[in-house]
Amino acid sequence: MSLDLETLKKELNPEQYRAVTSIDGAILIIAGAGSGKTRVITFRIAHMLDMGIPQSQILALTFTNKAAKEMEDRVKELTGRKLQNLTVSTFHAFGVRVLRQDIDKLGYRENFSIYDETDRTALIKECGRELQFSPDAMDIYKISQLFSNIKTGRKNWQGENDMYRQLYESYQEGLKLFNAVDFDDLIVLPIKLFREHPEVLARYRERYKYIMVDEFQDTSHQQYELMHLLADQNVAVVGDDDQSIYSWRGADYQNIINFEKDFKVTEIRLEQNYRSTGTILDAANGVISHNTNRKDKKLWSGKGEGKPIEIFMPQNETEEASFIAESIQGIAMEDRRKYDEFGVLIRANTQSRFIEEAFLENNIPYTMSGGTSFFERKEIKDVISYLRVISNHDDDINLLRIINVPRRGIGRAAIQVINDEAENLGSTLWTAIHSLVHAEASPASDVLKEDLETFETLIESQRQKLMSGRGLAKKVREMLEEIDYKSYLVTEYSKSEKAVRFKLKNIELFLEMMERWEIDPDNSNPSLFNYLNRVTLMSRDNGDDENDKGKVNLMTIHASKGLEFPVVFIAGAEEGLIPHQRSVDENGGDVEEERRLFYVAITRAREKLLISSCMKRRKQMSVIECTPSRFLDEIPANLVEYHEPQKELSMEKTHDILANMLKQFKIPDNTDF
DNA sequence: CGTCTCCAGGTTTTT
DNA sequence: CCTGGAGACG
Repeated sequence: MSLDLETLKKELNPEQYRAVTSIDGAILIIAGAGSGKTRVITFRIAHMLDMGIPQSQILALTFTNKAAKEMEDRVKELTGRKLQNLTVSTFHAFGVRVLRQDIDKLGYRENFSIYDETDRTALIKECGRELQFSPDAMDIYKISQLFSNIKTGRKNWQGENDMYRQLYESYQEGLKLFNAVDFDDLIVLPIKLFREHPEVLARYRERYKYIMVDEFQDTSHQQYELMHLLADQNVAVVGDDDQSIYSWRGADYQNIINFEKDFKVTEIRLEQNYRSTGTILDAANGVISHNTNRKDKKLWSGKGEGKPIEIFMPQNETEEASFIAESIQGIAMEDRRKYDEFGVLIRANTQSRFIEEAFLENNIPYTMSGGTSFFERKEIKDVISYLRVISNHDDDINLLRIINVPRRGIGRAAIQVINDEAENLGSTLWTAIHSLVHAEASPASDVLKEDLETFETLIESQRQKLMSGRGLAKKVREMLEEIDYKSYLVTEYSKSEKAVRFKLKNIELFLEMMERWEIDPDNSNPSLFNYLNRVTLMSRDNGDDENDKGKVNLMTIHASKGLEFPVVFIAGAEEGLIPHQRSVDENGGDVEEERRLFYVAITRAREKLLISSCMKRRKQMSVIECTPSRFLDEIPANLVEYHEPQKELSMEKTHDILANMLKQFKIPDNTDF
C-alpha cells in the first residue's frame, strides 16, 4: 500500500493521523483500550520508512515477544518489505543484543548464560546452603523478589532485609563466576555499560535516531532510564495508565509524568474505541471510574449497543469449567463462530486445570498460553540445561541439573567432592571436575574419576559438534540418543506410560520448533548461543504459531493484554481471586491495580462478554464459600443480565449471597431458568 | 554410596 | 500434579 498523506487521512481518524505523522520530537500517545494503538504504531513506522528514514535508525521496544513479533509482522505486511535492519524487540532482548556486543567490558565472557526464574532460585538455594541459612528461614520466592528490588534500586538494605545482604552478595558472586546474568541484569547491565563506557552509548545514540516504546505504562524505572539514555529527541511512547498491571514487577506508570518532565512532550489522545460494543465499553468505564489515581479519559464507541453482559454463578470450579465449555459449543453453533474467536481469561494459572479438563472432555481444541511454560517443563529444561553447559561450561547451576541425568553414578556425595574441590580452587564445578579427573593427587576415588571423565568427554564431544556448522536440531536429536534420554524417562516415570509419551512428544515438539527456527530465512545466525538466548527470553510465551488457529484461547488476564476476542469469558470473578487476596494483603487494601486488571479483561471483548463467579471453590485441601468480586458491583446494573445458580445445592449462605446480588443487579423479569 | 519409594506440601500476575 | 525430602534397600 502506498502511504501518502491522502491515504493516511482516509485510513485514520484525526488523532491517529496526528500520531502517525508526528515523527520529530517527543510524543506521548495516550491510547485507550481498543483505540487502534497497534494500527497507529505500525502505520507510524511504515510512514517513517516512506519518508525515507533508514530502517536501521528505528528502534521499537515492547514488553512481550508476542507484541514484538506482531508489530514486526504487521509493518512488513503493510510495507511489503523485508526490513531486516529494523529493530523491533522487547526491552530484555534488546539488552541481550547490547550485552552480546560488549559484555566483556563488564568483566564477563561472551558466551554468558541467561538465568530464568528456575535457575535463579536454584542459585539462591545453593548460596543459602553454603552460608548455612536454615531452609525454613528462607522463603525463596520473597528473597528472589527482594533481590530483584535491590538490584533495580527499588529497595535498600535496611531493617530485616539486611540479614539477606550476605546471601545477595554470594548470589551476585555466583552469577559472575558462572558467567551468568539474570533477567534484571539484562536491563541493569546495559545501563551500567552505557554509563561506564560513553563511547559504546554514543554508538547506539548515533544509530537509533527514532525510538518508540509500546505499553509505556509498564516500563520500570530501569527501562525508562535505558530509554532515556538512548533517546536523543525523537521518541514516541504509547501507553494507557488504566492498563498498567505490572507494578509488582517494577512497572511504574508515573514514568508518564517523568517523561513529561524530561522531554518537551506533545500529547496525543486516542479515545475512540473501535473494538467493543457500547455495552462492554460502558461496563469497563463504570469499573475503571472507581480508580482515583488516573488520567481522566472518555472512551467512546461508534459501534452499536450490543448484547448485555451475562453473569453466571456456577456451584463450583468444576461446574464453571463445564459451563464454559458447553457455552462455547453453544455459541459457536448458534452464532457460527470459530473456536479461535473465544478468549477465556483467568486470574491465576491454577484456574486453568479444570477448564482444560472440561475442554478435553468436550473435544474443544484450545491453547493455553502462560502457565507452566513449555520451556519450563522438566524434560525441556533438561535438554536446554545440556545445551547451556555445552555452550558455557562454567554454568554451575545447569551443570548440577544434568550431571546425573540420566543417572550416571554421580550422586550427592560425589557432588560434595566436586564442590569441595571447586572451593579449594576457587573455581567453577567444571574446572573442579577437570582437575579431579586429571590431577595427580586427586581426592576422587577411581570409580568417581571414571564417571566424571565419561561426563567430561561427553560434554566436550558434544561441544565440538554443536558449536559449529549447521543442523542444530539434528545434532541435538543425536545427542539425546547418545545419552539415551528416552530410557531415562521410561525408568523415571515407570508408573505412567502416559507421562512418558507426553514428555517424549514435548521433546519432539521442541526439536521441531528448533528446526523451524533454524531454517527460517530471516534467521541470519542460527548458532547455539543465539538459540539459547532466545529460548530463555521466550520462556513464558508459547511458541505461538499457526498452531493456534481454530483453537479457543485460554490465558491469564495478564497474558491477554493487547489481544482481543469476539467472545470473552472471565472465569472466577470472586473476591480473593480478583482482587487477589495476596494483592489486597500486600497493598494494604489498595485494589486499584486489580481493578485495572479487571478493566483489561473486560476490554478484551468485542461483542460478547460472559462472567462467572463460583459459589464455592476448592482452595488447597478445603472447599470455601465465595463472594462475588466487588468489581461486579461496579458494572452499571442496566448492562447486565444475571443468571441464577442452576442448581440449589446449598443452604442459607447461598441465599444470602443471592439476595445481595439481587439487590445489586435488579434482575430483569424475563430471566427464565 | 547411589537409587528407589513414598509422602507431604504447595500455586498471582512474567521478562 | 510435581517437586523435594526422608528413609529403606542393594
